[in-house]
Amino acid sequence: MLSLKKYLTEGLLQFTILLSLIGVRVDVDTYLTSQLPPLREIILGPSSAYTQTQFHNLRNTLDGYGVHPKSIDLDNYFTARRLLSQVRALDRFQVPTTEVNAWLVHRDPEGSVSGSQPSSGLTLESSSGLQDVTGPDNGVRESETEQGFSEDLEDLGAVAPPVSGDLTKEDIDLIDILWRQDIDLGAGREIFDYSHRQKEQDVDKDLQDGAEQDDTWSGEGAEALARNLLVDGETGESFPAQFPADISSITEAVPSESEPPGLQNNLLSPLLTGTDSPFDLEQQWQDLMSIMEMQAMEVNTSTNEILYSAPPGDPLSTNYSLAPNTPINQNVSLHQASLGGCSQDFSLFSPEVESLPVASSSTLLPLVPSNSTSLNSTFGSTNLAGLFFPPQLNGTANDTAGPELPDPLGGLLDEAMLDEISLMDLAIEEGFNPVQASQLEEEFDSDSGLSLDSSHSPSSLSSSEGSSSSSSSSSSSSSSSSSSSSSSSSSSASSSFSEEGAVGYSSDSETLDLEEAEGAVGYQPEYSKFCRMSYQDPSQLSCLPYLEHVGHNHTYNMAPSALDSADLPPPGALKKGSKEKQADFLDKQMSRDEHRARAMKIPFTNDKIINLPVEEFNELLSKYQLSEAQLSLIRDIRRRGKNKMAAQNCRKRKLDTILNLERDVEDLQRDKARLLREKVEFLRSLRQMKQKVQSLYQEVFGRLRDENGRPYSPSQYALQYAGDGSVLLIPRTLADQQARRQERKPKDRRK
DNA sequence: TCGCTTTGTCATGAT
DNA sequence: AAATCATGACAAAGC
Repeated sequence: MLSLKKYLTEGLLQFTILLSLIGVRVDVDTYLTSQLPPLREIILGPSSAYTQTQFHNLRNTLDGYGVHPKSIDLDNYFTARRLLSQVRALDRFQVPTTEVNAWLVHRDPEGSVSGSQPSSGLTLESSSGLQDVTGPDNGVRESETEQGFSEDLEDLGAVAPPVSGDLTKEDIDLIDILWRQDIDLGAGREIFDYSHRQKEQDVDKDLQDGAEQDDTWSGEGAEALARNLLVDGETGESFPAQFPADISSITEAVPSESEPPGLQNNLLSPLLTGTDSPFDLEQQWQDLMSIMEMQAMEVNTSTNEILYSAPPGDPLSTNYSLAPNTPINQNVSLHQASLGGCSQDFSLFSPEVESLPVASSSTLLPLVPSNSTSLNSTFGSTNLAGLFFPPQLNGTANDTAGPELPDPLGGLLDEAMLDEISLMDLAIEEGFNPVQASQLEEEFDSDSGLSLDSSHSPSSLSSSEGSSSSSSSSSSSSSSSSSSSSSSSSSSASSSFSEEGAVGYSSDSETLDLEEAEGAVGYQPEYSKFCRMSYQDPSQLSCLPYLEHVGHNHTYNMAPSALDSADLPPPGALKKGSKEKQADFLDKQMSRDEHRARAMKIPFTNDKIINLPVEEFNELLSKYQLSEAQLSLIRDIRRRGKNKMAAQNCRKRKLDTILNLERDVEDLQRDKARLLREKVEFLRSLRQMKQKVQSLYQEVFGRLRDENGRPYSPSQYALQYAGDGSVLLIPRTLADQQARRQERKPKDRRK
């Protein structure tokens, strides 16, 4: 796999790119087995839904989909895998081997289009034109000569009305500015995105190569070359349009291909372009808007009229009569197509039917129900005619146009889009940036140990113990790191500690011994401030970890020695009067209880009083002959000391709780953003599939011939998916009826 | 001086 | 039951 990938990426890929540069499109994916990931993904990485997990580094992974070594996000990883599998599953119904894409053939030889297509003879068959066509989004607009055609292409993507080929650079810039403004206003329209598409074109071409190749119709692809597609700029619906391209060569090769363009439209989604980045909110928004517009316009009669309106010559009418002499297309297994009144039971691609003519046409094999299950699950028994051949088509054929057929996909998308709109709006309102979300994601993935790291506790413990500046025993080793934060904390921190050795809460025996020897009592209430100061600093949460474990060791107190070293003047400067000053400082530093203890001449430190276990504490008391007042004070000191620590712990817990809640909120926001991205991706995939189904429908329908070898009129017949995966050719009237039924069902359900 | 934050303390209830 | 812990409330201190 690795070798193959390497080969692909370094060999075929380069070759493909090279060919693309000279205008020749090669469908490399076609030569790859389905087991291999789409070339597009190999080259450009997985779809945007997965890129967030940093799968770009595919070469480092076994199968091309691995986990980024530096940001292992299993959740996203598996999510990405799941999504990938889902998307691929959805793709299965698509015809992997065939797709009629011959747009390049139609290109005006003059076409300066990106310098490609040196000659119309590209004939490199179907593959040649695929990419360009497939990428309506791609900005094929560059060439003026091609403009007429490029419009069509772009319209395919429901992108936007074609931009005038006469646009000057200023115009383009202006359009771009206006477009951006619209984007800012929430009116994402690709309409104005001229320059943008130009930029993306190259990339999109490559992407589409990979994406479309699965869909290309092998061999037969040339048929589509003769077709000219127009897509409504807003709806994204493709529609046939006559164009003057010279398709003689194609028609010769495939006589039946001279059919009207209307039947076989290349409906590749503009979204197929793999350039879409999950973080490209703008692009997503554009896609969203395009989908919305497409959905909205699918019901738009006027659009359909335009789409299917035919010139006086009525291509449609001629479409089905153009090839009277053309032999029945053997590729289409419509042996029963002559059944004008065929019921639903009639299945074009039912298993039994498949065994017959279908076998002869490899191009139709992909439609075999084996893959149709997924399609059925999505479309159900859908009247494809309603989907792809709006009633207006009938009008063009001078037939009475029936009521508009509901678009199951449209309905599906409608709901999804509504949700999406709301979600996107919400996301936008909240100013939530997917990029930021991903960043947060990384951050939180890495700082999960916020309150778990207790490694600091020991050091802080020792540091807090060394409260006495003069005492060389315990405080000398106080961490220097704490000095930086503590030195600047408070004025009180600058106070020096006298030899009396006021100590903070500590159970350290060493310190206790020292204190006992010196008769020093009390603790440093100010210590906690230092820790808190840094603790409050979001960027310095290092203090937090051991705060969790404050428990009985009170390590949150910063090392007083650190303060000493930072604030105390050089030893030599304190020679005279230093002791007095230190004594003053000490008095100030001592807590009330310490003062009381000293006043009462308590023979041991407050630290011991507070921190010793009950048994030891009682034992200690028993060693001394203490008065009631002393005992009472000692008990109060112990009580207050413990309560003090408890209060500190309580406050820390509160703060931790708040922080955790804050993190949870951010996590939820991150998940929300991720889900939004996924949804956008699914919608995008859905639109792609819809368009592909549409193209397939048109392809199949266009090949159908009755017993006389004549094509069926789309105004009279329609293809319909049956529940079992088969495809039926039924009269339009019947299809309309069924469409109405289906239209009612969802409504009933909602009720 | 006022407002805010931090900290210590008390009271109370829970463990 | 005593000791300890947790926490709300209050006030003092500091900024």
